Amino acid sequence: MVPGARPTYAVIAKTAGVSEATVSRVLNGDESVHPERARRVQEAVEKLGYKKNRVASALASGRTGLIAVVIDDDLSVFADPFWGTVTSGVSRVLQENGLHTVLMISPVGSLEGGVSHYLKSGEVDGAIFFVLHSDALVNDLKKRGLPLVITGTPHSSTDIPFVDTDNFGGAYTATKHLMSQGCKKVGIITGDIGTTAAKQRLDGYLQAYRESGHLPGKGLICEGDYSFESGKKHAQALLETHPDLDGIFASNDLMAMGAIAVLESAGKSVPAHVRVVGFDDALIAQTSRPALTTIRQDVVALGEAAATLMIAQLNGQEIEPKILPTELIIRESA
Amino acid sequence: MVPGARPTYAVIAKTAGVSEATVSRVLNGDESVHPERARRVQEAVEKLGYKKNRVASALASGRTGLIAVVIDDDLSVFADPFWGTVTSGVSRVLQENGLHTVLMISPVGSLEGGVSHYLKSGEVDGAIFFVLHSDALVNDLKKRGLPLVITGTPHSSTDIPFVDTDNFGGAYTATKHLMSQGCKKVGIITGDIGTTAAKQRLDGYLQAYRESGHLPGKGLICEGDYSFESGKKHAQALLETHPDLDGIFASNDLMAMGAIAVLESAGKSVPAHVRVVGFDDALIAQTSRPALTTIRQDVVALGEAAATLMIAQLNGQEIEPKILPTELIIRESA
DNA sequence: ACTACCCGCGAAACCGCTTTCACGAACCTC
DNA sequence: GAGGTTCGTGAAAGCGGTTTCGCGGGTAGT
Repeated sequence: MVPGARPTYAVIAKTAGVSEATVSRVLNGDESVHPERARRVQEAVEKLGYKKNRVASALASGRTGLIAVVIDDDLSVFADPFWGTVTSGVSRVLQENGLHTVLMISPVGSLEGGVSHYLKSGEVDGAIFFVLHSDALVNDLKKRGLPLVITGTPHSSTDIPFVDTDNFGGAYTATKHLMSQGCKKVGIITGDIGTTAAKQRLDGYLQAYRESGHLPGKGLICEGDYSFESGKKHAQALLETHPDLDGIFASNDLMAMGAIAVLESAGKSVPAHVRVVGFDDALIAQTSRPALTTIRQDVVALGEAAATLMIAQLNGQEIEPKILPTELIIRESA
Repeated sequence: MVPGARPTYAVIAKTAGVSEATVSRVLNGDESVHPERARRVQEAVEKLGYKKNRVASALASGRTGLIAVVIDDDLSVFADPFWGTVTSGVSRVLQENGLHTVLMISPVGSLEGGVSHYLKSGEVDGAIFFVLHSDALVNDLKKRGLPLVITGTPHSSTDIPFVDTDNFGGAYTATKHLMSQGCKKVGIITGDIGTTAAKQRLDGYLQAYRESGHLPGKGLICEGDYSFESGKKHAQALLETHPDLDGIFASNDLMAMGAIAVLESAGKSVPAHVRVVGFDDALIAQTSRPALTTIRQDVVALGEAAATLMIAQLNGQEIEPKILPTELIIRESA
């Protein structure tokens, strides 16, 4: 045997004085092997520093030990620490379970190309989707029996398991908080309304408004796109149409900061004249001046939950969608 | 044949009327096959929608088509969009070359565990390292012949190819800029000095100082750790020891923002009293008030360069380290 | 016309692990 | 004690490609 070469079952089997089949059984936790022989195999493994060749194992068993993390959007990853953070949560949990994370970043709309092929070709054991712009591919994959988890709420109602933050509840709490601070006229700057999260946050805002006995006047609802610039733009518009505006709920922290920038340069002090609440509790929420009151979502936990759901699914367990709670973080802006 | 099952070489070979060996040759671009038969194979592939099974291919050829991206630090990914952005650059380039990205996030110090095993076991064709805290593992892997690329400059001098931003040049430019604006007493808040990038940025600062004919007084050099809090802490210290301080170069934007927060609450206006320059041109540099003057590094390009170096290496090409240029972005803070 | 090559191609071994199947021994059951 | 189980085990057949090896025929050289 060449010195550098890694040992195979053949060597382990010979050293332990058993057959390769038995080695396989021991290494895969088959209980039916006699303890004594199992011990001998373990010893041989130790002694030779054996490590299973996952590729060969994958070919024979059909399980690759690889889970794809599919991001249907390059931009979000570039601009936003959010998905990186989710991914690290996913990766940690998968790694603890002997699985590996294959990253697939696919520009919007090009999902049908190589990525789709790869997923369909059985070279991953499952796929976790981030930022889904359409349910078409996942429904197709679902039909083919690939274990799937969606991060965020799907557009249509499918029976594909998903994990999400309680967007509705968070937005509701944020709006209620503003009102409890005395705000009478609260505007909202929504996220990209093509995403379900943005819709849910809008719904939470509306619900809080309804419960207050009023309805948000027309023009209080602005459709942003999660960017700093859109926060600025819509805050400007709100100021012009509603001089008596005294609260803004922005669907993420970045837009909240854009809004604050505009407010302050228009001579409106935050929170004295206008109170502002964001969403996410991103890093910038803490470093902003005034520090941003916001709705915290536990992003790492989101990733961990997605991975956990995937693992449960691989184990054939029953699973159901998981909605993670949010928390109101009160700082200076409201 | 079961309807859902994917075709194999056997089917392609039969349909095209050639042997499996020929199918393999055609699919791997072997020129020696007669054009006519090659065409027949191509047609069969088209007709049957054949997709090569990468696992089987990997087992037989020893090439998995997988490149590991190893992050020797969970925290950086959690807190900082930087690595997510680099990763997306890596991933894009790899994907274009038919390779896939396997993410391995490993808490500092635990690199010797599962991750190390995985890398040594030949289940990836190469590895790209981010945030290296020690050169031990990479040197070991290098010896075993695994193609490697390091993002950032290694600690010791190895012949492992790396890509990095021009930290020295960027810091030099930043400091020069402050001086050209009339700053006489410029402090620096460095990053974690255990990282080579932080050291190089300090060197750039020192070089600029030397060229000005002065030397930075003792106490002007503060060792931070890239966090917002450390920016605050060291700015505070600088103010106390040097009331006549008129410039700060912070080794990243986050610390620069911490410094600005402290300066302004101490009644020092930025840039009127103290000018501040950061490093990175992160998102927060644009949204900060005053907007941050900083050194931009092209983070996506860094990832792309790393992947490109990896691919060149896999192709057996000669490669050498690549240093990416930086750019001074002048905004309001200096 | 005869040996020497070269070229295109198929047969078959091989990559290293998983899993089915069947066999012998031990254990029951009536 | 015959027939039926159960249990642990090894032989061997895959999994789906890649690659070596050698064959047959065509070309070239003399």
